[in-house]
Amino acid sequence: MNGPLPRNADIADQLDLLADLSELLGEAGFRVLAYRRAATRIRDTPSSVAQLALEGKAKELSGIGATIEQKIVEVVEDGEMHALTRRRDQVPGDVPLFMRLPGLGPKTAARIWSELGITTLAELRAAAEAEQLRTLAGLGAKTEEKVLKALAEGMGEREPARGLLGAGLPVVRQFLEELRAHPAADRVSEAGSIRRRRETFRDLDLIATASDPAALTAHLVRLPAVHEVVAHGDTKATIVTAQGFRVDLRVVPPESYGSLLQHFTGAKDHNLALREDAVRRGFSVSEYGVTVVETGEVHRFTEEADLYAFLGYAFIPPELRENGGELEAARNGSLPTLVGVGDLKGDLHSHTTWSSDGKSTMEEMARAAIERGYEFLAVTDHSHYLREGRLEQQAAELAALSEQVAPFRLLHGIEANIRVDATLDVDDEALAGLDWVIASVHHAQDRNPTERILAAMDNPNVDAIGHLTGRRIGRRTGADVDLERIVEHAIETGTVLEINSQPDRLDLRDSHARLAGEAGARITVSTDAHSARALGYAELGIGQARRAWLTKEQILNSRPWREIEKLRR
DNA sequence: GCCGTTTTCGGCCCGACTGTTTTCAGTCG
Repeated sequence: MNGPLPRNADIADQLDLLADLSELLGEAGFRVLAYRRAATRIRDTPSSVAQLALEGKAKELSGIGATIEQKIVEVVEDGEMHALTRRRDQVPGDVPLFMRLPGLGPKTAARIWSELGITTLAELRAAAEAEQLRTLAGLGAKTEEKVLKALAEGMGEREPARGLLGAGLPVVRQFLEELRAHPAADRVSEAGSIRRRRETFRDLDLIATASDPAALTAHLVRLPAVHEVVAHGDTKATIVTAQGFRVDLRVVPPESYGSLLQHFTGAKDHNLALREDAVRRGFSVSEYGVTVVETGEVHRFTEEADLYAFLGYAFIPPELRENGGELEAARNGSLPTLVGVGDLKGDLHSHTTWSSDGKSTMEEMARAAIERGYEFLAVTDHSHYLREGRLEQQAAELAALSEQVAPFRLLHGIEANIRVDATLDVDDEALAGLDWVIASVHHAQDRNPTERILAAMDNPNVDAIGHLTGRRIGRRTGADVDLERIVEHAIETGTVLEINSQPDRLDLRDSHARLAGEAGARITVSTDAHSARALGYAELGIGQARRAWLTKEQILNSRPWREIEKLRR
């Protein structure tokens, strides 16, 4: 076997497909569940699972045993899992896609295939139009209608799109404000993946209690931001906004608010693990309360914290609820105190109009940073725009402005480019005179990214590596870097790794940042702001940092500049 | 398939909704 190892995402995709195919073939449900759990675990693992499997250490990941480890080795050595190859031969191409359509699960999809001989999405559409699906017992006109509607919208052919956290959060806040303003509203909260600050979302979940639930759902569907009402009942409503975001509101009884908020915040795997653990200890947990199995006694919780406490856990911040070890830590008292957006003392990555894509002047950026309560701001324009004396001109402007804004500290920095040959596009002499130097890969990110980044770290003038993988969420996967070597070298050289807070970057991603933090690397939460307003993206980066279990002490720019200066290499 | 403060065997979350049904299986979150 030559060439690069398969990516974790590729292995996870194969296991998910194996799960789908196994389900269609009617295999044991718990094996299917195991494949899916393993796929999730592999996606969330920061280091190369292929490498771990070759070393016989993938088994140490929970949810992965000897059998699945062997399947991963097969992917490395033979390019595909044998179990997957066999099932691919048995199930015609489009049949797994049937399951993406609403109302069609594995059982129904399998019957459409085996009893009607339908194997493509085109045939499925034709059969629905010809009213042939209803010849199957249990299927009727409604099902045909839903299938046709979904096919017309392109479901089945592509994965449903996910929105960016940075786009969804302001929308959620707007709805929260408008719902809270209604007289019937009591408590209103965000829930779901947006509350966990996951980088993308499928829909925006809201939970509320109300003196008059029906009045609150009626209020929601009449708000100006509502483009389409999908469902509207007395306690539940679903709407779609003009930008295409789906918003779900559930109004719940106040005595179970804590349980329900916990349930609808998820993640699914967190709730599953919580409930399995509860079953082992004689409790049955549902969204309405906790039942003591032996006595049948039901405990209800108005507060989430009380629910966790009853089950013997410290309160688990939503960002940690991904079944990534948080339950164990909450039981033995080792949960970290997570960094908060208020802990930041400044921003170490920003752009001004000195970069042609910068929207705000240096002064506007400085004023915005002061407005946020910051003590410092590093101006780190792109090296490309600072040639032929412009770096010196910028230094002069910065010095003059610094006097006006003192004691606020304006730092002169740069974002240098790591070239394909691993050299930087700014000479060392110029770099040495600056307060803060970021080195970033901007071009040809797939050509030796790891070696280029390691080489940049060897330059003593480099303080930090910007947006490590160069990914653009939903558009570009990002470089397949050797994270462990990079983190190790960052620690050896004292180079800082950045969590870039741009909504479509969030790079380091959560799992990468967690590994970096556990290893002891220094991390910044920086915005890479190209406008004064974009300094507010810090909350997205903080969300990512919290998902990575990071504390204030681990985030370099939670310290005053004089301390950071001393820690500089 | 995985996993273990009762277990290396025998478990594996819980409830609501939907469509098609005379009592529920399948789907969904």
